[in-house]
Amino acid sequence: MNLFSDIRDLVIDTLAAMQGAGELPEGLDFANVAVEPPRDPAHGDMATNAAMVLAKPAGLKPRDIAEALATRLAADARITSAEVAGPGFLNLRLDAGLWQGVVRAVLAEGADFGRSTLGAGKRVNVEYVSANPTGPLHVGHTRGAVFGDALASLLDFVGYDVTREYYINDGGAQVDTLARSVFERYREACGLEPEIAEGLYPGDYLVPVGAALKEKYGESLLDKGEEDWLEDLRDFATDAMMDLIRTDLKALGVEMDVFYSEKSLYGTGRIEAAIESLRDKGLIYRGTLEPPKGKMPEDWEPREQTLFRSTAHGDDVDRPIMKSDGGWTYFAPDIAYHYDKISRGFDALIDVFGADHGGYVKRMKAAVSALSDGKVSLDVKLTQLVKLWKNGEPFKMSKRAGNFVTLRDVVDQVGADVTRFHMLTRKNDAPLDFDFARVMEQSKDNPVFYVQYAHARVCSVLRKAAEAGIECGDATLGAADLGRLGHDAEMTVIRKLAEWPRLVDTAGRANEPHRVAFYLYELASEFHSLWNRGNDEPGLRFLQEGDPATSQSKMALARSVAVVISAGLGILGVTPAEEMR
RNA sequence: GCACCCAUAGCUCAGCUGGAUAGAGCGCUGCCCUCCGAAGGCAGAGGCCUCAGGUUCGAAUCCUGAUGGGUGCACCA
Repeated sequence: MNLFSDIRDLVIDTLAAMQGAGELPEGLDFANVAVEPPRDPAHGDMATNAAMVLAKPAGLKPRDIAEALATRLAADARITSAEVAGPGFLNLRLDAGLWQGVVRAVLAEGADFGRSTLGAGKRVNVEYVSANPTGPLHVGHTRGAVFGDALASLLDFVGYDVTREYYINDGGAQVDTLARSVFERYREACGLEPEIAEGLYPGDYLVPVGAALKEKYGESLLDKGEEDWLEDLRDFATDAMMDLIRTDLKALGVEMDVFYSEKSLYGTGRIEAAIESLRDKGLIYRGTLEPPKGKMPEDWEPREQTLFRSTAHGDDVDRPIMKSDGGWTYFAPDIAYHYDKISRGFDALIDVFGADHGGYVKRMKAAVSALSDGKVSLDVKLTQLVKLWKNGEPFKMSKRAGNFVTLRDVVDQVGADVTRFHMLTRKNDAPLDFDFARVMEQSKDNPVFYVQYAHARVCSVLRKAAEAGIECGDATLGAADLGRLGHDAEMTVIRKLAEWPRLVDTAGRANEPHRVAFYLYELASEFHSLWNRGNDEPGLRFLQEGDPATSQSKMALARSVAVVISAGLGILGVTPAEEMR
C-alpha cells in the first residue's frame, strides 16, 4: 500500500480521461508527473506538478490544465479539495478515510508495509567487504560491511532477489606474504626468535595461527625450504584468516550468501575464458601505453603489454591484463570474477569499495559493459573514510605497528546495533566521524538511541494499555474506530507513516540505505513530539482513561509507528529495543 | 597533468533524481515534569546553498568553467 502512488495513479488516469475528452492532446509522456508531499503542510496533503510538466508538450497554459484537472479530481470521492496554486501546482486534500487507511494498512501488513515490486524479482548481486584475507577487519571494512549489508536488505525490501557476496583475494602475492609471516609465528611457536622482516605482516593476530601450525606439523617444517611449505601455509593461513573474518562479520550481524575465491579462478581456464570473450569482441591487443602525464614514475619505460581496450567502454586509458613475466595482472581475475557473476544470471551488479579504490571504477564498469554487451549494469558504491575519535580527541592508529582498530574492537565496545546505525547516518561517499564516547551516549544527541527510544515508548504504552485491560492486538487495533484520530499532531505522524513506502522506493532506486536512517529519525521525532504534547493536552495521550475505544484508535497509531520503526531498523540490521530503562 | 568524489547555518550534516518561504542535530537564549518513560518536548536567533555563466515556466539539485579540499593514477592487490 502506497498512498502516494495510489493518488498518482488517480492523477494519471484522470489525465488520460482528459485526453479522451479532447482536453489534452494524445501522445503525452506522463513519466515526469509527480505526486509528492508539499513542503508546507498548509498547502494540503499532496501536490502534483502535472500541469507544469505537461504545459509545454501540450501547448497549453499550466493554469488552464491545472483548473481542468482540479475540476475532475474534485469529483473523485477520495479528493476533498483540489486547488491551483502558484505557477500551476495542484494542491490536493484527501479524504480522512485514506489517511486512516494508512494506519490500517500498517497494522494489516506489519513488517511488509512499504515493500514494493520495484525490483520485479530481478536478481542483483551485492559484493561488499571483500577484504584481503591477511588480517582482521578494521573500521574501514566495518563501514563497507554495514553499508553493503543494509543496501542488500533494502534491495530485498523493494523486491529484488539479492545475493550477498564476498570476494576473497586469495590469489595474489599478498597471500605469499601472509604465509611467510605465519611461518615466522610458527618458528616462534617452536621456541625460535621470529624474524618479521620489512613487508611482512607484524600483527600478533597471527600468533595463534603459528601455534596451530605447530599443532599440525610439529617441528617438521623448521628445516625445510620455502618451496616445501609455501603452498600449504597459504591455504592454512587464508583459511584461518577467513575464519576470523567470518566470525567478525557475524558479530556485526553480517552473513554472506557466497564467499567467492579468487584462487578458484586460476588453473581452471576461467580467466582465459573471460579474456577470450573479450578477445572475440576485438577488445584485447598488444600495445604500449603512454606514460602518465605529470608525475613521471622513476622506473618508467615503454613496454609492450597485453591490453584490454577499456576505452571502448568509457575508461580513460586501456588497461594491462598481463604482466611482462606472462602472469595475469590483478585486473584479469577481477574481470573473470565479474564475468562469472554475469554468467550466473544476475541482472544487476553492485560493488561496494573503499574510496581509495575510486580509480578502479571505470575499468570495472568497462569490463562488465564489454562482457555483458551492456546488458548487465554495474553500480559501484564507494565508502569514504571513517575518522575515529575518543572524547573529542583524534584516535590514531598505526597499521605498520599492527595495532589498528579492528571491527571487533568497535563491536565489542559499542555493540553491533550502535555501530551499524551510526555508520548509516552519513551518506556513503561522505567521510564519517566515529567517536567512541559519543556513539554510546544514551541521549537524544544519539540518533540510534533516539529512534530506539521511540520504539520503546510505544512498547511501554502498549504494556500500560494491557494492564488497563484494553485489548491491543494488531487485528483489534486495525478494526478500531480510526475516525477518532484527526488532531493535527496525530495527522502529522500519519502523514510521515504514509511516506515510508515512498521513501523506501527512492532509497532503493538510489542504492542509498542512509535515507532509511534519516527517515526513521524524522518519524521518531514526530512521534516524540506528539507524545510530549500529551503533557499539556490530555486529549492527545494515547491512553485515555475510561475510554477504551478512543484508546484503541490512538494505540493503533502508536503501534503503527513501532511497526514501521521496527521494519526500518530491520533493513539497517538494528534491533528495535522494547525497553531501555 | 588527467580522472572520480566533495563544497548548504558558527560546527556536523540532510535535502525525496528540477518545484512553492532551503531543513535537522550540536552549540547559544528562554520555557515545559501533581502528566502514558523529561534518556523527552516547545519557542527564538543563525543562510548571497563557494563563485561565474548556461539550460527553462522554475536550479541547492542538471550542463560548462573557475576556486578550494579529498582520493586514485603503467608489469602492487
